[in-house]
Amino acid sequence: MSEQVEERDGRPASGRRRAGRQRAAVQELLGAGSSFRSAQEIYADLRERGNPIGLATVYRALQAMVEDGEVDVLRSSDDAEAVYRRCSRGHHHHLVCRRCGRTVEVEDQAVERWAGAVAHEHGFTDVAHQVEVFGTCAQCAAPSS
Amino acid sequence: MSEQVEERDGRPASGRRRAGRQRAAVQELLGAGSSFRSAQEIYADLRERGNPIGLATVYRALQAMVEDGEVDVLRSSDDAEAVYRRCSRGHHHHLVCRRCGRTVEVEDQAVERWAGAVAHEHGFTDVAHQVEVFGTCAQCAAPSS
DNA sequence: ATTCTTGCAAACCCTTTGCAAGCTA
DNA sequence: TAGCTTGCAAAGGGTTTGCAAGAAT
Repeated sequence: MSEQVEERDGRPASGRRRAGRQRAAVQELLGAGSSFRSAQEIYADLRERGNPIGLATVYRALQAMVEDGEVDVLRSSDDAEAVYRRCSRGHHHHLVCRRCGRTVEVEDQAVERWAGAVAHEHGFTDVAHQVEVFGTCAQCAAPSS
Repeated sequence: MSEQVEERDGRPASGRRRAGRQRAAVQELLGAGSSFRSAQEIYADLRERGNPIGLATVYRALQAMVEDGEVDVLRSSDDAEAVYRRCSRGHHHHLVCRRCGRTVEVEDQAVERWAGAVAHEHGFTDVAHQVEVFGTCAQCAAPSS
């Protein structure tokens, strides 16, 4: 369980994998909204829309997309399932509405510096960090929805 | 993890639940180090030390401790199992060594302000955030030793 | 035809729960 | 004895994998 990360071959961003109609469906569905979606939800969603996809395919598509950096994975602490969201490449953080799930990508050097400073202060190097900000968006906070 | 701490104690930390020798064992083991431990690891650890605890008991103990706010749970994105760590109450973040797992609790108003500002900027209210900083600690980074 | 993708179902893993037995007060 | 804790085994739920069938090149 405490094993170190296995080295995996660098994967050419895209063009290596044949697109596949079903994977495309997953991509499209994720691209549609900007909020979280669990694999199970995506599976159900696609089926309802008349696209009889297999659950395994959904997982495989998501897995591939994560590897390619197309989507982010997040595991809530209280929920058993992982949620995925479309996501631009590069380093950034998210501001998500805890009510409707809408997500805003945030990019700010301030946090980066902060993380670096804190780490350095304690003698840590090779710093990385993970930040998620939650809140209630203006729309959801509106008294009369 | 998020800062929306369930205020107020109200919980006679030790008057409600009868301690139980096994739960005590889990508490002690978690208290020993300041790094992550998965339930499975704790289970294996205790057994190796000659304490034939049951897996279910480990989970129940951890569950109770989480409820009492004695420990934090964290689910890594790439790992299937949740990890637990002893943790002081109140809002703070962690700086953890990706090599040895050592954890330093960090408390800094800067991030809090940053999170608030970013959220406000986008019309979000009732803000909470979750931050984890990873790095390699000085000891682990040392060339020889 | 070859290679990659898809689906189904079984396999896996972590976690939770039912229930009988063991302690503690 | 009453009430809580512990263990084992079985159940649950999400995710992954084996393998045969279906597309695309």
